[in-house]
Amino acid sequence: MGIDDMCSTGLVLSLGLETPSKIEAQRQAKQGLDLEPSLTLCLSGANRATCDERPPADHLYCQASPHSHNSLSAVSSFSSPRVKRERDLSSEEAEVETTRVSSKASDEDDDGANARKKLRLTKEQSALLEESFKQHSTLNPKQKQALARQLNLRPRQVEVWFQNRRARTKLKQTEVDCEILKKCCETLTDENRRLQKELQDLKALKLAQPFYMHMPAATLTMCPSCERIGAGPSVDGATPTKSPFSMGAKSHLYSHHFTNPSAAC
DNA sequence: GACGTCAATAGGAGGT
DNA sequence: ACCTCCTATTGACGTC
Repeated sequence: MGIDDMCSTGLVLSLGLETPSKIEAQRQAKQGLDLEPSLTLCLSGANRATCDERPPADHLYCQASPHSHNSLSAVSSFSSPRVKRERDLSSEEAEVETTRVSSKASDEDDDGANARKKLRLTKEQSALLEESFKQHSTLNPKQKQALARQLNLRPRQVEVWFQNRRARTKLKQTEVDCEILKKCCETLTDENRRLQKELQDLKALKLAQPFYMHMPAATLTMCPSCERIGAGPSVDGATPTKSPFSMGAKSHLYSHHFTNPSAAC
């Protein structure tokens, strides 16, 4: 029984994981609320290990490392001509200077100013950013500036860190939701399989015993001890019909109705 | 060398 | 027009 079969039963898989609109998500984020991420069931990446909380084990580079400089030089060389980026750079120039360690500027720029080197945040910087993220998943400009000063980073770097952090959080939550949905799907599949089997049994029973199955359900009774079926009490109070047959299969569908043993017992 | 991580970029959407 | 945010992607770097 596959997914198609499930679909044909009209079953609907719903966990009630409402996806907030983008605007709503942003609003919630601004309010510092935990927001439900949009739920995208993508099995291809479902098993990707989550690394969100993993503390970087390789903080070998501090802000004063040569890589820091290279990252910054890359920013200027890779920046688009967009107004915003230019504004960012111009307004952050002072902080660029504070972050930049230019001792190796010349020798590494020689072979290509476009080379983008990777900046590694220090443990202290990461810890402070994490702490701040716990309080607010988004930052207003003042908070961003203050945090950047505190971390000796450019505001743009703080902003990027928060963006990436939100993305990782969302990815992690999506993976969790995916696992929940998979479990739910398995449960529903099992339930559907069981119900299909029960339906088949009932159909087989109907073919074998058309007499009983054609009678209104309310008129049938089955003795809970011997499982013999008999018609319910007649309207005129006559003795219920004794049955020569017995139910071949127990079904919980009937179990609620046979409270009275048949007269056959 | 494949792979994972993550800082950074690009581009689009929506709000003001 | 400009801003912030999201998403996809890139590229450097570390690890196995």
